[in-house]
Amino acid sequence: MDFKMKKFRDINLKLTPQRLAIFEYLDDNKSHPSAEDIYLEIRKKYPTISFATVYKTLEALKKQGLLLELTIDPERRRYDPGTEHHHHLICIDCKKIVDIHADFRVDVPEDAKGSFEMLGNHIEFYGLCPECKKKG
Amino acid sequence: MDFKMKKFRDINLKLTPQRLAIFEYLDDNKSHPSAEDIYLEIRKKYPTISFATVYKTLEALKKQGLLLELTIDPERRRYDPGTEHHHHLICIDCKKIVDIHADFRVDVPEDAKGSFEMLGNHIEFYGLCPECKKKG
DNA sequence: TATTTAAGGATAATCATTATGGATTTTAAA
DNA sequence: TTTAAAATCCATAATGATTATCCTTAAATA
Repeated sequence: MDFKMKKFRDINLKLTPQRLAIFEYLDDNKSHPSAEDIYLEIRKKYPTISFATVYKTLEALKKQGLLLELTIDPERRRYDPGTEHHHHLICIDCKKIVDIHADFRVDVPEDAKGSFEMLGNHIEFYGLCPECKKKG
Repeated sequence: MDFKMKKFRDINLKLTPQRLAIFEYLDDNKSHPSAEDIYLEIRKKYPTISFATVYKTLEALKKQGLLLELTIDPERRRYDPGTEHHHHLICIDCKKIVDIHADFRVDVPEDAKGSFEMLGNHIEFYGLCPECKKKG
């Protein structure tokens, strides 16, 4: 976290208590929270924080490449502080998201990609988590 | 298309001109249109059609498995009448989406998936399309 | 500590999507 | 055909997530 604080300063972002709280909450967070999840959590400590602050902080983190915005839950955006390349498994029922750290060979055949310049990939796995499977 | 019309009847959906127009537009459509794209197109022929009708028709098609709802463009939902399993390549600039029909082995290691019941997967490739690459 | 400059917070605006409800059209049956 | 029942249409309002605005306040730095 110290490491990240430094990065903040380096990039001309002011360090405020609200940002630090968001930062701490996200650090090592594997729950892929939505903006609302973050807002509700931080509000416990800073009851006057507004959604605007949350969104603006997320935007800043994204710009620095410290945060990934996931487009996997159709209902809302999810945020992932994970930094190395990985994939996701989502429960189609409760929408829980789990990281998948594994290396897959997924090279698009030349004829399929045309003259696209390929930059990256992301695999979404769909399934039922143990809890939801139990419920039926 | 006849084939799909039959399906419509089979499933107790009334055939209306608006629905037929949406249907025709989607048939063999590889452009992954948004609801607005569809609305704007159909409006040329049926100037009074409303967004509600578009969304309800899309919903009906989804329920029958004739249409896939893509959560790949963070700004809006895209629709894909493609029926067999395939993946997508999206231009990070213009958001164009291209189908990738290829078979990838992407089996999640046992330890990574826990006791999830795996149901499917979808690979998103990111890149720059030829047009956007040219523009820089 | 003073000055500059960005951030915070309240709130309004926007945009995609969903819900509502009365008028209209389709379907199916007489 | 004619008609009754049911589903659809469309206009519009409601919702919910995200973004923009604007004024006040706080952080950085000399």
